[in-house]
Amino acid sequence: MKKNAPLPLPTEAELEILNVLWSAGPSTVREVHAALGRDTGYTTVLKQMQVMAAKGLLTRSERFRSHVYEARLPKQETQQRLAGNLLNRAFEGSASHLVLGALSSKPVSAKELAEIRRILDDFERGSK
Amino acid sequence: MKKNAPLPLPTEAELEILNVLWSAGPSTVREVHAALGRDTGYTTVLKQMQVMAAKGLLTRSERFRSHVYEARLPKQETQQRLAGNLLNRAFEGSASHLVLGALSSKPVSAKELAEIRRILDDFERGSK
DNA sequence: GTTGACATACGATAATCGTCGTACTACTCT
DNA sequence: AGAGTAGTACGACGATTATCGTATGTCAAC
Repeated sequence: MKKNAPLPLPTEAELEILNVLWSAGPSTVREVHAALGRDTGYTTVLKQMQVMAAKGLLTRSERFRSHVYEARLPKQETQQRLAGNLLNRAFEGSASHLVLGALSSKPVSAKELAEIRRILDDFERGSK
Repeated sequence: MKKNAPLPLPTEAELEILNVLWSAGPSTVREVHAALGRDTGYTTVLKQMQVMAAKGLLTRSERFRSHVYEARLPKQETQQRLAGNLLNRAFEGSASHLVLGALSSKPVSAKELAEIRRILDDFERGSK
């Protein structure tokens, strides 16, 4: 069952589930279903999480009478993969273009801008 | 036929086609098919471009015996929409996290970092 | 031990995506 | 006129996504 395929990137709906798990930690389907405001049925979320576990996006463990799911990759790593993917697909690998796109897409606070500068400092120092 | 739905974001394969059109300008299917190194059939690309035209991603005009397609939205605007989408879906709207993800996803040259600083300067000046 | 309540498992569906094969149309050359 | 040649149109298929309905299992308590 487990093709040794590279972990796929999460889809839209899968990402919502991951966000819940990253913020709440290991959870049952019921908990995730409740946390998503989404008005989709319980079994829908169950099925999605089963599929995600099959894909390797989630790990599953028994507890009590139910299963507890957990994100397989940490949030940051997944974000990195998603950003890198978009970078290649839509920005020809140019980080500066991506940054321009992101900043143009909506107003960004001065605090955010300062934070970005701090990140740049870190990278310049680190890459030296 | 033309639901007044908001323009959808391009999929992976659609983005490849858009990239060709952005760089080469209005083109025929044959030209796009040639420009994509991809070893998919001619009719595959044709069909994709027909679908994209139906979605509103491309515009089409007759010329000679064939059709000439053109990207409906400029590259920058599409990039902005894609970046904004990822920002919301995966980074809770935090531009700085997206930047961190992008920079971590692969090595970035000093020139790129400087370029990003320049962009930040522009935004700070502009938003003041 | 039968009845809920709650959990998972198992299909089934409709939509979308990427991919073609095949059919049709029209111009061009002999 | 007939045969290529180059183009589009149409419909199909397999895979994946998002969504459920229904079946099945199990514990808990009357």
